[in-house]
Amino acid sequence: LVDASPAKFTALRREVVTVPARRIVVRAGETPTKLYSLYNGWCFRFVLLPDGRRQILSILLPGDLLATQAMYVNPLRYSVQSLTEVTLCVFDREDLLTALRNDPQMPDRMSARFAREAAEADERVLGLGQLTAIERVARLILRLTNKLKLRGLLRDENVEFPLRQEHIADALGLTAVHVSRTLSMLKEDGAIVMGRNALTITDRDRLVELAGNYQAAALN
Amino acid sequence: LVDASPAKFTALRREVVTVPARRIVVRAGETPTKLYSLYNGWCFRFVLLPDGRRQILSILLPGDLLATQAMYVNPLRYSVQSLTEVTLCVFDREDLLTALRNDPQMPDRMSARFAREAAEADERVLGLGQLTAIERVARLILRLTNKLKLRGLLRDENVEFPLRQEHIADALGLTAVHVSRTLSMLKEDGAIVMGRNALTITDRDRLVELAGNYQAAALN
DNA sequence: CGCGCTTTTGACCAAAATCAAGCACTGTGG
DNA sequence: CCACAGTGCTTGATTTTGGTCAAAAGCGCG
Repeated sequence: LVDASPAKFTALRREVVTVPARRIVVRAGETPTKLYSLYNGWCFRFVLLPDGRRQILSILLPGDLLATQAMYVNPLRYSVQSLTEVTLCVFDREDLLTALRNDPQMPDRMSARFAREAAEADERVLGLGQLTAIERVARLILRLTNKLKLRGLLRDENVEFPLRQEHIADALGLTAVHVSRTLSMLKEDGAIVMGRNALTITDRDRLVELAGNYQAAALN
Repeated sequence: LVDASPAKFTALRREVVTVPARRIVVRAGETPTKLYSLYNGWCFRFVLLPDGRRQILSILLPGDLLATQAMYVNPLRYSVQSLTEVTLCVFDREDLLTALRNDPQMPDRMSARFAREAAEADERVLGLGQLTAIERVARLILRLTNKLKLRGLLRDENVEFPLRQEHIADALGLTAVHVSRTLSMLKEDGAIVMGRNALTITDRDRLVELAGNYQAAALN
């Protein structure tokens, strides 16, 4: 949204805020009057089951809207938490809805954004329903790096990577232990190298192969 | 869409067609110029992996649009197949887009529809990522019957149910064999009774309990 | 140095997949 | 009216993938 029409949105922007890592930015059950776009840093969107199980619905990267759903579905059905320190652009929900009604270009843009999000959700359903652990992990890495590349946030094959293995596990429907084993395989295969908060893809072709040769279409 | 503003859409409707069971209605990779809404019968939306694995992304019931994505994402990334004989209302993609631009109420409506679909996709991700086989099957049954009830297509607890166990399996990321065993448990528990093309919920509370007491919010 | 947090590793377990056989229903043709 | 073909369902034996539990090892940081 921000990148789609910077000028218009800058005009609507109310403020820019900074939030530390590991904070809940938006909480499920609320009916927020503010909307946020992620300007800098990483977040994730998740739901909790009553028994404590957590499903991460998506990883949010700079340029993403934090809670698109808040525009139309209330109360909000998921929470959003920061992974790193993040900077957010704050918008007023009513301002955005008004702009949506008055600007003839907005409906298409908004619908296109929703359609893209739905397509991404379909991708995730496919992954969780049909893919093995290695395929899921390999694809997650490919998806994230592809997206960063498209947004010009990736110089070489080396990324800042703030996800803990527990996040990967909760995003992919696996356990942290099994993610550890799976990542070890990717490392032994020479496909990736991981540092504390960094990831390097050393053999992209191999990674694509391990992802089942199913490259998610770019969509962006 | 159809039910949301019948009059407007009836005006846009180009024709009504009937398609037999087990036909592919829309094929992934195409860029359809027609859009369909499901007037009668059941369909499902799915993707195939190169190696033959199939993920059913959603089950479509009367009132659903067949391929919302076709409005904005091209080429289409999933296929749609009929489960029963279906009757479809046919719309011209350009007509709809024009209506969307000219009718001030349409953008909100369309965005709301997308948002709802995205929320449903999130539900599916949650289910595939965190739930056990019994929970998934129980929830699928609850979701479908709830939706039918909301649309006034369900008299008692007895539904026409055209899904084969293989469909359930491919929708839930299980195998048909395991779905068979899981359904047997539900039957032995006295929660449901299944006939050839019919399903009866005999103990809804028990079913909700088996679904992990996590009732998907209605969303409709 | 030592305290948290995260990752790794190992031994063991469980849920679901796989393989394979047999059964039941339905619809068709003799 | 019955044989039988096709499709889908059930069941059992076995294997696999990933989960669980628990301990130990790394690592960043005060």
